[in-house]
Amino acid sequence: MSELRVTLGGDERVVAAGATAGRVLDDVGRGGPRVVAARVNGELRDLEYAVADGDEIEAVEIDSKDGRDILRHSTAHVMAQAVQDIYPDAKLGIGPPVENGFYYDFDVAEHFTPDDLKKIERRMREIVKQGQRFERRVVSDDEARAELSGEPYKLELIGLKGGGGVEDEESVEVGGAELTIYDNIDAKTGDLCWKDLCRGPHLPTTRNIPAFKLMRSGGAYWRGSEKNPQLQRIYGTAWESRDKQDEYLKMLEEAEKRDHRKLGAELDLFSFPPIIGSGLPVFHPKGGIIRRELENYSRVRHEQAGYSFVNTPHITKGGLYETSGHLGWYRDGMFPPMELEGAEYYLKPMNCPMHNLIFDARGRSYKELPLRLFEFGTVYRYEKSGVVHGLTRVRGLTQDDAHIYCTKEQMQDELHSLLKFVLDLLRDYGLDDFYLELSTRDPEKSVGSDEEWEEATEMLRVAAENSGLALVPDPGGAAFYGPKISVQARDAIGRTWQMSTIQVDFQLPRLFNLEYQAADGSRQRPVMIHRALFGSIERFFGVLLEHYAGAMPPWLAPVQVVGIPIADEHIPYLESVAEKLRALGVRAEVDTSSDRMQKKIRNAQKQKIPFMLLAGDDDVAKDAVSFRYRSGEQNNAVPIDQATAEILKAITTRSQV
RNA sequence: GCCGCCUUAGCUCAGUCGGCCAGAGCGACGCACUCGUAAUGCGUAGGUCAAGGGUUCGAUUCCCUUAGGCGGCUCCA
Repeated sequence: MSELRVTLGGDERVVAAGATAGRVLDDVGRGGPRVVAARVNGELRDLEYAVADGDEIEAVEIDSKDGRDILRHSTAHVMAQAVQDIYPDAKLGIGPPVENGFYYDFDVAEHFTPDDLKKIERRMREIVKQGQRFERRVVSDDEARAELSGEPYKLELIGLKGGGGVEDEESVEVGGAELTIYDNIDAKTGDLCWKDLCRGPHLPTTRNIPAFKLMRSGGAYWRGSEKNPQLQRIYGTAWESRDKQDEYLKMLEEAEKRDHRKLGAELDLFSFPPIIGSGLPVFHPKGGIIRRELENYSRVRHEQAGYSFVNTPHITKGGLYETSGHLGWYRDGMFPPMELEGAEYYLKPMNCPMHNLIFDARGRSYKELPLRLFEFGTVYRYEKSGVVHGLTRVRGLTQDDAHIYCTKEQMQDELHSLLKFVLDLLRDYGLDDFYLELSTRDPEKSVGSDEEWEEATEMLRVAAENSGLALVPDPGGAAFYGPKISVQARDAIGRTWQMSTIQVDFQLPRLFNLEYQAADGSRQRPVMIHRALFGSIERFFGVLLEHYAGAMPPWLAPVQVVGIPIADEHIPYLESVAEKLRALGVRAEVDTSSDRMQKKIRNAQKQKIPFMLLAGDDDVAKDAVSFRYRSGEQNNAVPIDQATAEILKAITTRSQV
């Protein structure tokens, strides 16, 4: 006897065979989660897909990753239909789901304005209300070409089918084994309202879209290449419920509030004077304190971990980067050279070649390895004008850069302890939610032999797996000289940032002809590991600011304690308290302005100062202070000794996890 | 770099469909107030309306160029 097995929400049930997945799932899932598609024998299908006895059917629920993709992709179709209703001349690009939403590209004469988006959104709501059915239809190449003859971009995609070179985003249209077209059918009249080349699957009807919103528009190159014409892209978001969407929109609002560019100005930390130039920040005194604390702690930890500190110049003759190969690969990313005494001098875009010269300054023994050279190295990169962004993408930056020279035998251990060191240190700065990415070779942009790459990649993989963290592959993402692991951290509101990178390099030691003398007297080539924890201090600074929404942990806060007198007569008392705290290394100030006490509290809150110490007659009489924390909590009349101990403890505690 | 949008006081923003002295709030400064947990009151200063060029009797307003910013794309050693 044959049977049909259906899984839904982890439960497996055996049911009588039905004609379509849709009907079977409807029986199983009645009253339960909303099922939007089926996975039949592991393959995503529309609900209508016919199933056979013996098939395994897994319900795809709307709040799953696949479910949301289907919802969003369906919403993208609705948007494209709306756009073509309003702009009949618009040609379709592609319209895949993306994280948190979807987009669709259009070739249109005019650019979309915010008002246009509103118009399109209104039309979309009509289509949703209409409840058009998504109907799948298999077509031959020729049929597809005939039906989509007015869509040049779709025709190009049809031509790519089977020929390879189809990108991820494009595969939602032509990634299946056969070409399919989805028709949107008016449920009442049966009229064809719209159609699109698409792999599917889709929601049963447009009415199954619970919540969506168009977000913004912008230019985007066709098929992601700057050599191609630009299309107009519209981004939208779509969710399985109104609540989920509101939650997402609220997160975006929160992200905007904690934008480091905004906080940098509000908290007087740094600025970008236009007269200096794009992407070149200056740090103000308060930003300088945070930066110094970040660096100081890093320095101490690196010293403990056996790093040697070096310093190298900011400019160099071009020969250095010819030797390293960087001039060949990245000339466009470097500031143009200046001519001096018949030589071309470049601003330093990276530190590694200079560190190699330090390694090579004298004969090296195997006894010195691993040799770990560390530098807060300031480098200059000529980032394209359109990519400069706050502190996270600048043209002048300081890397916490180190290069580790070791033997091949030492490398695995070194990678293992290095990764642990990196993660421990990131945790001390308050980040604790990580995963790793393993970037592997791009054959067109790399040097070195297959064996070397494989060996290096394998060692990184082992080190990554030993960490116990999730490992995500990033094929082709490596630098030209070797594979890398990058540590991705999730911040307080769930966004991920690329933090540290660890790269293995067999190439530069060869290009610089680096050698050490082994125990047997032979000359051997060391392996090189590049690693930066902060990446750039500027970027790390920005990420931490956003992570903490400006409320830096006490050890990093520019002002740790502010004294707030109830009345002016209490200023001398608080000054003496602050003086004692300063003597103990606390960054303490007293607000002696003519503002009222309430206003001083407001100001201190806005500056996100961790500890406000209030003092009035009661406190003075008891030789005490009253705490107000930036959370708003209070603790009144705390004896001075106790208050001091509490503050000292807080400012010496790193965010240990 | 490409597409689009933006730039008015230290900050956030009004305003001028091309026309007499360009406004507000916050901030800064001054004076008064001396106050118990997120904005005391009054007053003063502060702007070649991003820069340069053009159109015009007249430009902060319209056009062009440049710089800087924002949102995308591409890029990120």
